[in-house]
Amino acid sequence: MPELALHDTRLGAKTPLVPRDPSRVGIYTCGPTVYGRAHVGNARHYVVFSLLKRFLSHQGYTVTLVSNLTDINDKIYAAARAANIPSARLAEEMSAAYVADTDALGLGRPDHEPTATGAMGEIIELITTLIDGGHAYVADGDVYFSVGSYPRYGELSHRRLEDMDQGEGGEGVARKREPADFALWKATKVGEDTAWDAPWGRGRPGWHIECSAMAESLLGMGFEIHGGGSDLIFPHHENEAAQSGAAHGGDLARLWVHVGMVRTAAEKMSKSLANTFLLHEAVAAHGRDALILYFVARHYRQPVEWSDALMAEARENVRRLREAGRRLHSGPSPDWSGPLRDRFLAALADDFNTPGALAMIWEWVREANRSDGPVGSDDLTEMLGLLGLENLLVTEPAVLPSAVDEIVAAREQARTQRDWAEADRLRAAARALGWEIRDGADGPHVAPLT
RNA sequence: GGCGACGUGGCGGAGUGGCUACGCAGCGGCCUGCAAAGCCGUCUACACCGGUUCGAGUCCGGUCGUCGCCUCCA
Repeated sequence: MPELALHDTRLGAKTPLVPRDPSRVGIYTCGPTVYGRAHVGNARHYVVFSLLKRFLSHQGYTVTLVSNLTDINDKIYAAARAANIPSARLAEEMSAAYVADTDALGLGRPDHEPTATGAMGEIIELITTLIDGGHAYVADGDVYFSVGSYPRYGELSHRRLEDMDQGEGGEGVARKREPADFALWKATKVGEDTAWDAPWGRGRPGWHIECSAMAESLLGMGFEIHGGGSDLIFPHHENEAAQSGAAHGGDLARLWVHVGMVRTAAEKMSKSLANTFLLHEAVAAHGRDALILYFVARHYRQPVEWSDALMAEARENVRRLREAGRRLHSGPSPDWSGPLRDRFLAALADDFNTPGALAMIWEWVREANRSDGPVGSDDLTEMLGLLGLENLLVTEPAVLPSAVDEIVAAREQARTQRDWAEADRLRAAARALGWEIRDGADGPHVAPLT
């Protein structure tokens, strides 16, 4: 398998991917809590890991991508109460909406999309293991993870317990032995309409334990890549790593990969800040092509600003790629393409540098555009496919409405008579119908306006 | 306060100790009846101050600024 490195949060450095089984890669990423529609920030995470899977598959790995949905959570209870519906129903509706919204990105689905409710047996089993091992304790029906029992706590997020603001508020403080201890299980409370039976009492799992349980059961300990948004590094991923590490020894995952935040007005986009731009709105406003290009045009770890100006630029780039696609024919690409393809793949292998890879596509397009005859599109199709944009080259044969056909014919008539005013008028008429007439040496070409 | 990351040309955005990133926008040109598309050329950069080096956006130290996390959050 080719060399491939990703930036690992724990080591703070680019780190080679060394799978347990040389031919297989397991990826677990933390998906959304389903109490509202997915926003653009959720979409970035989805796009990055979907495309990472594509690239790894392209490199010959058999990839299993797991992306969970958190369907038990305080926010869900609160939102359901506000909507006056059962929390389970809200979670189901929002899960379906999430699937529909991300389906619109056309990048396929993860191999598994587990939920907390679907993993209750594994969760209870893991908590039991932690209690038995002395890493967790029961307190009034709650179960807490004992951070002090796990010396490696803080290793992932590079923080020491004594450095942290310990705060004082928050539920469960009175029952915790140490302020940094966190809930594995929460005893059921009034206002919560779902609960499960467990050896230590009826209740529901804490946030972090579900991911440990699902990742372990679907991918096993020490799987290759654990991902998520950079806002999950602490406490979520730190706690996951601690739970699994304490229960079984060793590491939950080899590489921890974190995606930068989408921001608006230099502030993180998030549901709790109420500054979100919803994914389905973004797709409707700009198209999935522009949205994906917008994401791959920046490195996944960098924060990115969400703005109309940047989306307009992305749309222009989409237009340029489509335009280039019209000049190509399917078939092997010329000799000059090989080195560009190599550099494209090398960029992706180097910490999944999609903007570096995209630069190779632009060079490819320029080279193709300056070529005399039609150029074979195979390599470009392959490269765009790795960025989720292969559809840009699928130019459905333009079927001209007869009205446009007539306009073109009439305009040629006018042009032969050098009636430029009439010719311009007819071109404007075609444009009004959504078609652009471009005069070439070999006669007029008609292209749909994008 | 602690931890992590970042500061590149009008905008977006990669990268490497010495050689044009790339894209958008602008400007000039080619092509065109005029356009459009495309191509060619062009403008301009590496926050600030020191240090290492033959040579530093690229390494080291400091200053200033920005963001994320430390509480639910992709």
